[in-house]
Amino acid sequence: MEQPVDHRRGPRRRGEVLFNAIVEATLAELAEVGYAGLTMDGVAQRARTSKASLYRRWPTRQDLVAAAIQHTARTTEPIPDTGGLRTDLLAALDLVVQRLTSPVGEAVRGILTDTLRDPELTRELRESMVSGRNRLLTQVLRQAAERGEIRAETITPRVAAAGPALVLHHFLTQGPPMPVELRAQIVDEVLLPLAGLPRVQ
Amino acid sequence: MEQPVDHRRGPRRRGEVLFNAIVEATLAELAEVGYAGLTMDGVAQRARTSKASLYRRWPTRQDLVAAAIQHTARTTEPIPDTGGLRTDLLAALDLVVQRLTSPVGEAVRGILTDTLRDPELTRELRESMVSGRNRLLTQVLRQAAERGEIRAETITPRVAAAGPALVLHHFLTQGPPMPVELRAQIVDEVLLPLAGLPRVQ
Amino acid sequence: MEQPVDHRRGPRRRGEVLFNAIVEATLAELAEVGYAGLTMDGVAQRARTSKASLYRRWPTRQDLVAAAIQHTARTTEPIPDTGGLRTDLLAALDLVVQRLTSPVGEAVRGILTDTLRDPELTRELRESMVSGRNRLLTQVLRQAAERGEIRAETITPRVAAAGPALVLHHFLTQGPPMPVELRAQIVDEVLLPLAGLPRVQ
Amino acid sequence: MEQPVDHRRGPRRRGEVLFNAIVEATLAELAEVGYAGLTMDGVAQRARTSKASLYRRWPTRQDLVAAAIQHTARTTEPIPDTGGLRTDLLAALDLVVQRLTSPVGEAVRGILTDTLRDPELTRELRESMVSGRNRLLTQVLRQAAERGEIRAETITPRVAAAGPALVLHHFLTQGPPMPVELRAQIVDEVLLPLAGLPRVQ
DNA sequence: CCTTAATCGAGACGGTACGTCGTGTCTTTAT
DNA sequence: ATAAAGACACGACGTACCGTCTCGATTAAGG
Repeated sequence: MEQPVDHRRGPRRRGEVLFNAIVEATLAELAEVGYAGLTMDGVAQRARTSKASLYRRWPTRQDLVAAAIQHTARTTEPIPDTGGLRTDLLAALDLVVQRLTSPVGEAVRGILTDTLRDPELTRELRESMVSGRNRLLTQVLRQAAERGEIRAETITPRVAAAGPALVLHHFLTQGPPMPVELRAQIVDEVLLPLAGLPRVQ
Repeated sequence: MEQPVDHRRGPRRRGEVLFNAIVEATLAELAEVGYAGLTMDGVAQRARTSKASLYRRWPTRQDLVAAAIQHTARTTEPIPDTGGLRTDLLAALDLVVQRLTSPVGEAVRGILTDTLRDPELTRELRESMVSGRNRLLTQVLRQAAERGEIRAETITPRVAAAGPALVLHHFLTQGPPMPVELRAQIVDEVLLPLAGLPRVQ
Repeated sequence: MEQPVDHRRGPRRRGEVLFNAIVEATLAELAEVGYAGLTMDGVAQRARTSKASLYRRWPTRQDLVAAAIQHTARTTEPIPDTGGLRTDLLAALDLVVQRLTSPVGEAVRGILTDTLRDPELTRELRESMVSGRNRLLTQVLRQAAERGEIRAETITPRVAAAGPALVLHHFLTQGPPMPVELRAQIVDEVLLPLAGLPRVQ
Repeated sequence: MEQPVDHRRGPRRRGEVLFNAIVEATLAELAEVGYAGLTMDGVAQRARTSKASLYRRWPTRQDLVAAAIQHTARTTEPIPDTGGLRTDLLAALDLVVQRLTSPVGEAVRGILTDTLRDPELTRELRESMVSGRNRLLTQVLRQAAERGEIRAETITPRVAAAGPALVLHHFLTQGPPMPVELRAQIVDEVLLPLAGLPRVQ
């Protein structure tokens, strides 16, 4: 793809530059071979660095992938505000779907199981994965409450988590792609009723 | 655990006997080292058989684990029937939690990511994992409809899937153990409202 | 050099065949990159086998090289018998020089230092390196005694070792090649006088 | 051993002071882990300096060890002069043995093989290793010639080299320690006869 | 005395080899 | 024919060391 540059002599990448190069190589590997096929060797080779530089930053493969996930999580998506709760929810779920369909999604799905034995890492990842989605959904519901569409008491963490949880559940059990009508079903049969609105058929 | 019997000479197992021995060894390994730590070598050694005998039956590690999962799925749990929907739902979710906490749960969680790239295996596993739970929840809801507690129209596949999906979601993002009050929250804040019943505070 | 044959499937070498292939690859590597440049990876690659197959037989690099040395030591050279002690000694030293100049010599010189910390291996190697040469020299001297050239009492282990020791000493301190006149000097100035014969100028 | 002094800030060594610190650290490492276990990292760490400071002075590990050897070679031992050739020779060989038993000996034995591919370094080392010993033996023999014990014609470079060569040969093939009776055998069976004296039994 | 250049210390970097482990295939021997 | 055992070829693991580099700190020397 690129000409082989020997970074041993000459401009040697360090610090943040190298960090970013590795993270991007990780995402590229995830897209190409998936989470299960990801190897430290492969990432190092693609990033034109050494395994030592990887292990100096991340003790395990999971930590590396977690860093890649968090790296992409920085770019905060704008909260959907279409003027109606239903379309807002559809747009919000679409953001979740898009994220799960990207290389990051591959990583998210892959790491969910590997890390369960490491509570520390689990908690760390939850922050960048779950809470972001929860904030998204909660905000959408609050906008609807301010508009008078729903009552504020219906907004609970459990309700906010339901939408993304169902989307993730579909991805884990059925895999991509996610049919569009399914997204509508989740909104109409679950989320809107939970918000206290009459069901749409 | 058992006395070491050299199956090279003497009573050599084959057919179903050997099949079961391997499956049970797989479950034992899952309980001991988890899905990530499971190896074909380890299973073969624990089952006192050879890797060839494993690969003759299951081409991949995932197939082996899938077989172990399906093996335990045979024992059909009785549908909870306590006389009320709320307690039925709590009991049903408890069954799901129990399953996820067992060695099988370790396998289920582990295999979810590995298999996404193999649609064939994904579909196969879905049958033994998801549909079982869906049938459980759907049955509980039907009992309530027959009792007149809820209206039959509220029962949709999406609603039936919501409970187990939220439980699984918690396991994947928070890990065990599952607090009991969380189960109650799922029932009271999500499932009962979805069934058309007023929320319990 | 040769077409890459994937030995994973197809005729897979085992036992003695594989053993010999590895030993010969080791000698080839010694000839090409020397003892210091010898790597297990390199040998495995040249022999088209795996590192595991190497380590299964020889726990250390030294053991592998030792095996290569001993493998070539099997071919017993005939004892020189030219009819005169002086020419016999010259021929005997020539054999020593030839051995030290060959790939085996590279190995012998290289392993001498690495193994000193392992008394077990040291003793083992001594047998195939030193004793062979001692036997050679002792035999040559005995032939001379039988011919009446020298007295039998002059033959001691110390005297028999002197010749090869001086040759090795030159190799270690000066390196190859070994000038022919030097061999003559060793014979005329050291070995013959030690055997009780008048010095030749 | 010593209190950890951070030389980054505070009294920073350079020039000869640093040179000596590194050489001494090299000798200490040789004594502790041997030549094979010697690493540039280890020496730098022990000397509390950086690898760059090492490589600025010595391009290779061999050069570093060679410098350490030569550093200790400065202290010229007095030539033995006991009044008799035999005791002088025993004392001279004892000096050789002592040198080979010290950390320097470990270095000498180790470097003999590594450097054979670098003729330049080989020649350089020969000066500090071999010629010193040769001068020692030659001087002892000359003293005996002046005393009338032996004839001057028997003194040749080859004869002078024989003693140390046999001692080194034993160290390389048998390893330490060197039995005292062996030293006597070398003197009585080899060196004295070579000097033209009757053999001692 | 102050600047300036050289040197030092620490350690990151790209790379290679280490010795181990697991994979999936195969050969061998025994039932 | 199939079972048990394990050798085999391969590749990834995580570590150690190599020799090079960057960086800031600290000296010594000259103006």
